Amino acid sequence: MVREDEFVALCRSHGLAATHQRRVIYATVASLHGHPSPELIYEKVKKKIPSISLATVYNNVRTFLASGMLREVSMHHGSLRVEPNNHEHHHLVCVRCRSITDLHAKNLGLLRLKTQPRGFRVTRIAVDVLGICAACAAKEVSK
Amino acid sequence: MVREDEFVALCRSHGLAATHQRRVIYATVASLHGHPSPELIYEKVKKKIPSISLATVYNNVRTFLASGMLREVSMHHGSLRVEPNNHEHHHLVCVRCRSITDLHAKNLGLLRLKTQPRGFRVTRIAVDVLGICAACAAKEVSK
DNA sequence: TTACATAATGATACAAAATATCAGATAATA
DNA sequence: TATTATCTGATATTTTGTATCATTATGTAA
Repeated sequence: MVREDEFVALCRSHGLAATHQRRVIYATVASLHGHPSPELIYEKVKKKIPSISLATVYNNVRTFLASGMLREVSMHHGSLRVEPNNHEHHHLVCVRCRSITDLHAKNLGLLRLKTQPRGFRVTRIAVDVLGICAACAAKEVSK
Repeated sequence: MVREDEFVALCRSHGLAATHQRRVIYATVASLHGHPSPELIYEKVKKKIPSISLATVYNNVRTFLASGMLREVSMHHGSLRVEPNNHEHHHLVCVRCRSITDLHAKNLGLLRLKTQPRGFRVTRIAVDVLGICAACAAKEVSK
């Protein structure tokens, strides 16, 4: 379990109120050692706080993502996005507006696994270069 | 526009019936030169085939993904997945069951951009190693 | 080319995932 | 402690995606 005083300091440093719900949600994600969805987090947290609302879990997961206390496993574009299966390339993804731009594979240094993961047959390596796009950077300056 | 005979051959090689709807959907994705969602594809296709159903677009996008004629921009886990923002690591993602496993960063060769993308402030590089996990490979053999 | 079996389409209902709203409760701070 | 700002939880709504199934179109073989 996350220590009370540590959690208060963590929230403080991110400008967040240190509520009981937040502590339990955060501790639950930490304890799961996996890649839980908000629904799963909700199920687990409900055992500690039966009255908690799914909306609160969603709110706080979003808050934690925004503050960097949690991060997304892979960038989630809201809805499915597809592309022609043509040339090998990767993507620049803006963490603010979620816009996606192609990045030619040759712009990335040699990409290979040092050791093959046991029992996993690799078919492709997809790289997301995350950051802030020019448009979002411009908005930030103007604030 | 994708040529009729080419498209027929492409479908044939994937064991798919070459319907008019499929041709228009496929051509639309190719013409967009981006990373469209099924909703956007639907909007565009509807201009050519006003009677088309959203379900048909979804069906065929899924069919094209399964056959490899299209691919997903980034693996989509159905719902948002989060993790503690702790140590640097990447992910093994099974393209069949969508399970996610951590992959220590040191198992991946040096990862860097040869040229910084103009106007894009990079904050992190996330790598998804895509493939078939052991459980799914086992299922496949037993078929 | 026609006939037939198979597969795809489109309308619709449904389910899942996520967001918005807002009154009341709780936490931060002075 | 009192006051203000923020958060919570209930609920409604939106968005995204899937299931069902009668009708229609496609592929194949005679």
